[in-house]
Amino acid sequence: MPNNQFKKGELYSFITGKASTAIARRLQKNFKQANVDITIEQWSVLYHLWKQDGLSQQQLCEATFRDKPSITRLVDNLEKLQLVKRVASKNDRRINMIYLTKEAQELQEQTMELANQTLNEALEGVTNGQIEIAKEVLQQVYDNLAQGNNNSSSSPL
Amino acid sequence: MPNNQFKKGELYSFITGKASTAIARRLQKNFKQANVDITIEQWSVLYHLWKQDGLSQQQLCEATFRDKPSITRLVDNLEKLQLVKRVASKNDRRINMIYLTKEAQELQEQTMELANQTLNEALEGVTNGQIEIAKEVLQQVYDNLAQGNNNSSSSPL
DNA sequence: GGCATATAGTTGTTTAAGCAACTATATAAA
DNA sequence: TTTATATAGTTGCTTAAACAACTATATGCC
Repeated sequence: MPNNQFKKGELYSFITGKASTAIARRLQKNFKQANVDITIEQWSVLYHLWKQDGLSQQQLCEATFRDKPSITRLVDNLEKLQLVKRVASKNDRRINMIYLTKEAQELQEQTMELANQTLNEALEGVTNGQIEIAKEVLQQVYDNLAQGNNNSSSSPL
Repeated sequence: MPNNQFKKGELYSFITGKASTAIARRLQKNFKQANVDITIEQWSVLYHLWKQDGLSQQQLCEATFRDKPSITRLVDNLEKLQLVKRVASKNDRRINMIYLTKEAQELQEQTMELANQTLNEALEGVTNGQIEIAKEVLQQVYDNLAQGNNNSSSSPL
């Protein structure tokens, strides 16, 4: 038990996530200024498809730490915007493979640039060493809590 | 410019806020198990009223980093649950002062205990030194981005 | 083959975020 | 006092999160 004596009230920001909210808002604002008309949540799905196109909705759930209904509706909205298309898997007809459209592929460079710019604004005055430690802490928190957290109504445990 | 050469892609979690999402989900789960039937967002409003009762909605906006419509609706829902009441200010009739009810006062001890327990689960294996640095980073990020971010449609800058 | 169970995805409902537009009150300027 | 402006809060609308309940397909076992 290395740390059950920290000042608990001060850690409130870990729960409210003010910093990540602020980053998300700023990124949304930067998208808007650049006339990129997608939400941060939609962008986060595209982000994983840019890394690897043709993921199933289930894989997108795991990648984006969202549950299945959330991904269903994000994919619904991305389809309406003609940024992705669902393709039923030949091998397993339960599975929808999600593919980027040409329009979505063209968004990658611009929006990644905006994301990097946003992170630079956010991390102004923070050293690389501090960033490394913050990342480790956030990863540890995530690992500590990420058991059976995804996928509403599926995992029985 | 101390840090424009970090590995940008890896910082994705700063935007998505996986860790704070995970903490919020776990706290909600812990509330549910203890039969505490409020949302984390409602709790975050009560949290500030426990520190100081009788805040205006505007003060709650600033304290919780939410915009005015969000606080209007959270207070609406807290009023429906009979946890707070709106009292018009005598000096300035534009202002609603928000006061805790007896029921809400009785929730403080139990839910703060659940919040501390949740933070202990989340921070298992993280040292106090690491926590301090992570807090500094998150605070700096917040400070870097928190200009005119609150209060939709009011602040012109 | 037939049945139980697991997996992939969808739909319904409630709560909340974010933004624009709005009302009402207060303050400052003329 | 009238007018302009700022502040406090509300309402409408769209998007999304969380959870439960559901459908459809696949897999394993008999």
